[in-house]
Amino acid sequence: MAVTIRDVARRAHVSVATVSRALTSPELVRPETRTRVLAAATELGYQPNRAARGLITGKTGNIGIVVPDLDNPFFTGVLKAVQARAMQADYAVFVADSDEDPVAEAKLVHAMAKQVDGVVLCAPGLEDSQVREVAGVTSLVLLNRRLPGVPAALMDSAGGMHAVIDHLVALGHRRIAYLNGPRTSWSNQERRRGLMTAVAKHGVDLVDLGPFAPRFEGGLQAADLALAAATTAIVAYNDIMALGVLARLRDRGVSVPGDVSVTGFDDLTYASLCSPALTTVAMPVAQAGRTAVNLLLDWLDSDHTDAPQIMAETQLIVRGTTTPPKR
Amino acid sequence: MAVTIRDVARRAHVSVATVSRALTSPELVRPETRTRVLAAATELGYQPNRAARGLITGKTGNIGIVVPDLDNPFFTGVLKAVQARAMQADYAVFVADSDEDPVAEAKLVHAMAKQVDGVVLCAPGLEDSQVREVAGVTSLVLLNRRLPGVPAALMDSAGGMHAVIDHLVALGHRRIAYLNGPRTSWSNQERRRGLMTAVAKHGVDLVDLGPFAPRFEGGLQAADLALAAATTAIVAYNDIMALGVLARLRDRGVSVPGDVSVTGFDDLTYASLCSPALTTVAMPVAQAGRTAVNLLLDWLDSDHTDAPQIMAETQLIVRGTTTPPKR
DNA sequence: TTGAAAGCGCTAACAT
DNA sequence: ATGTTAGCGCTTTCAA
Repeated sequence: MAVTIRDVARRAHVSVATVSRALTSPELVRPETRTRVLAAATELGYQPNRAARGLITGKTGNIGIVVPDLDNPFFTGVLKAVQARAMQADYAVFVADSDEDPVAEAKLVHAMAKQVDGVVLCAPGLEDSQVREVAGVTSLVLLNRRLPGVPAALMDSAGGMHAVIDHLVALGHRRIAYLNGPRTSWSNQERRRGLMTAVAKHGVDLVDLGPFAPRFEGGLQAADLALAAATTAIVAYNDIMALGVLARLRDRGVSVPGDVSVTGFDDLTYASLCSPALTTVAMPVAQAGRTAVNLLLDWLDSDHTDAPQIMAETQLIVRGTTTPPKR
Repeated sequence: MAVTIRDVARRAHVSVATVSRALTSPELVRPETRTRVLAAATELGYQPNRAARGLITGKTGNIGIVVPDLDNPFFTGVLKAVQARAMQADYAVFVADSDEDPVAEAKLVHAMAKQVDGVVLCAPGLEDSQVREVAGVTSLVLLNRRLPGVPAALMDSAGGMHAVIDHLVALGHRRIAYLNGPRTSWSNQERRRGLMTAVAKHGVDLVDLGPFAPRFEGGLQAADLALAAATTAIVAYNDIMALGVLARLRDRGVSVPGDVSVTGFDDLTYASLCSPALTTVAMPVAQAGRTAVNLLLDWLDSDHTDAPQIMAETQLIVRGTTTPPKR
């Protein structure tokens, strides 16, 4: 077995209680004693057993994160930031992948509950009521989902989509197609909301297509429909769909941005690597991830009266797939 | 506080020991009693406290995984499989990101050690001796790294690279450039090993360039050098570099695959989405991830006499960037 | 400022 | 087949 607090106590010629105090409440022990204890601890390579500590303090020093898909760079971006911020705060992180299954999401949170102080639930597909239920079993912070009473780290996709339309309109586009992602997803609803506001403001024509699968194939399928609608610009739900659109357009001999402008959403790595490079909206995944952890940590020692929802700004990245329409 | 084993015991009119047995060793308790206990447990929504259990059994029911970069789809692919397989076996998983820092790798494993039954260490940058040291603190399984005495899940990159050369030679290429990744990385060494074997076998000319940064920019830089060397094919260390090569070649008006063939390695999503689609080698990340967990679980109840190293096969994916050379 | 002792939730002897 | 009891490693009263 590993080295325990008792080994340290023996070596430092003090009681286990003193060792414990030296480690967790330094002010309660004489500096001299403290140094002796610390020395003994490092000499033995002592690492407190967090499970044992948690048993008594009721805090585990762990947080959990549940994501819909670990193959999606959007969520791993969040994960990376969550893990980094958590480590900084001396928390370890559990991950779980729900595989886009709402039922699994709830199950996973339940399973984690006993081992963590709280969990970050990313873009859940759960109904509001189920999210509430889950928020009852452990401290919850939502990412990209809004629910009164539950803290949330949000990204302003509506604003990003608004910027996309502003951009296209400024270029002179007057008839624009939007390729919807999954109707029920919060992301699509938000993006659509920003779109609608902007479209109404500018008084331009919107051709609302879909929903399509938020994948390359969805883009392939959508491209032909958008073309048939004779719009000068195509706004895709996300980058992957946009890449599908680009591919199909190329196959049909339609030039981008010559004949039609195309935009994506997310700013995945390869949006900048394809040619022409894709005009898109960058999501502040890292910032949102950090914020989520901060919210969780704050929530843990708050009286739970107000649940903040913090919005991180998106950013329009103008690249090569948008120009003024031909006239 | 949550519901404990005592609450269940009281409700089922038995002792805590019986509850414990009913849950963990059903055969030791009368079926009738067992049902009563189980009923009480579900009614109360009882979930055993794993930390408390671990304190006495010495097993945590957790495993850890340490990766160099959570933004790299290669590692998140592994992670996804690891988490899926672990969950299946009723293990929860801790993740940590070392940010490509060998020192951090070692630290992270140490930090996790107390909370896990073992850890999967992915493609560590650590020296052999340091990996050994780390293997002493907890049960370790290596991914894409070979070290006698330590179980490992490997991917046959050497074989994959060999297949690349076979393919190019079959097309008629006789003078090939290899763009090295980081010299010290196990991956580059393995890929290079396969390359050398194949090159020697076929007796073709190899122009060995680099090392380059395994990024898009590295590819941009490498492209000009490869062109100057007048080879008919360019074999990149990985897909991202290959995409950089493609971009630079296009800028210089060099046609792919017309003027020169290009191959990547890894089969990232966008390798199939760019145009022409990239000929590359698919890494069996999911399989290796599952294998790593299996090895770890086996290792935990083995006598540690033999440490298996299991190799998963890579696969050459022929797409649009390779054709016979111009003559 | 320090030590002795109780106990967190659970399992594993040891009894019965 | 079931109950009693002693810890697992740690923190936290309570006393000294």
